[in-house]
Amino acid sequence: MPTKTPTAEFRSFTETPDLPEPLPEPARDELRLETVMAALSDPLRLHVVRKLLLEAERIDHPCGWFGIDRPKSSLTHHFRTLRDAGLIRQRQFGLTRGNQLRVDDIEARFPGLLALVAQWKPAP
Amino acid sequence: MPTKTPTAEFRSFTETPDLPEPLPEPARDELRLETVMAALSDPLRLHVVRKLLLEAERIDHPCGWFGIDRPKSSLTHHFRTLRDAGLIRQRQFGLTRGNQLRVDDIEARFPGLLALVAQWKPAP
DNA sequence: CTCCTAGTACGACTTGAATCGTACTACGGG
DNA sequence: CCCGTAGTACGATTCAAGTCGTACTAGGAG
Repeated sequence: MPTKTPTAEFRSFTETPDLPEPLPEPARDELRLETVMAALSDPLRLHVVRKLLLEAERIDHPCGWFGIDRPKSSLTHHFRTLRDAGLIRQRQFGLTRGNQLRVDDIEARFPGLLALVAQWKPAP
Repeated sequence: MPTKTPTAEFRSFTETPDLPEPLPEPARDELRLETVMAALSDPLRLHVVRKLLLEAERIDHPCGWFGIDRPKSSLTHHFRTLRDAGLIRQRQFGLTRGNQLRVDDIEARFPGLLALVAQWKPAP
């Protein structure tokens, strides 16, 4: 019997209902500083991580929530880069894909890194 | 009358004698997080910054000091990338070029970043 | 003056990243 | 059952980065 997928689009992941499995991602101890740095060297991805950090309220958010004016295929690329680097976790909620920041893993491996992202401002 | 260049190869920059001017570099308030992240996304440069941070003892060091087995033209490229990002300061001491980490500037703009570099280990 | 040395300049090559259009897929509503 | 919607897959293009060889330059030693 297949897993029953939750229907709520903005389900809090603190409630831990029958959540779908995250898409493939590196484990906490596989995170590499150089890879994380590379992922954060792009303003678009910096914006995504910062928004998740400051406004996500521990809720999964789909790609559209970030308000980025780019083709969908470009967004797919950037979100995949973030997931491959281990910065975000992605879960398939029915049609939409929920994104959350891996705050605990990042803070455990790279303490203080997220504080730098929080104080970042995009170039003028 | 041209500036008299110091002769000592490993001159401490705390002594502040008649030091040559640093090569062109971004000012402290021009440092950009995305540029710094990009500079630190390469293992070779991470090694350089980490070595300057942990072993430099506030002394300028020439490129050869880092023990990197690469062609000279490759090293020129990487050290220039670090200088353009604002991570290192380079001064011409006669023939050799002294490299120092811009600890104060980095710590002022990105507090905690150097601690992440200090705990970094190269991939196995 | 001549040689040695630390580094640059330039150019070529290769690889990977970013960007995007188009076609496609799968869930859920009516 | 059909459609709208959120996103992927694939492929083309463009551009920057890393890598390196070779030639060159400038300071200091003898």
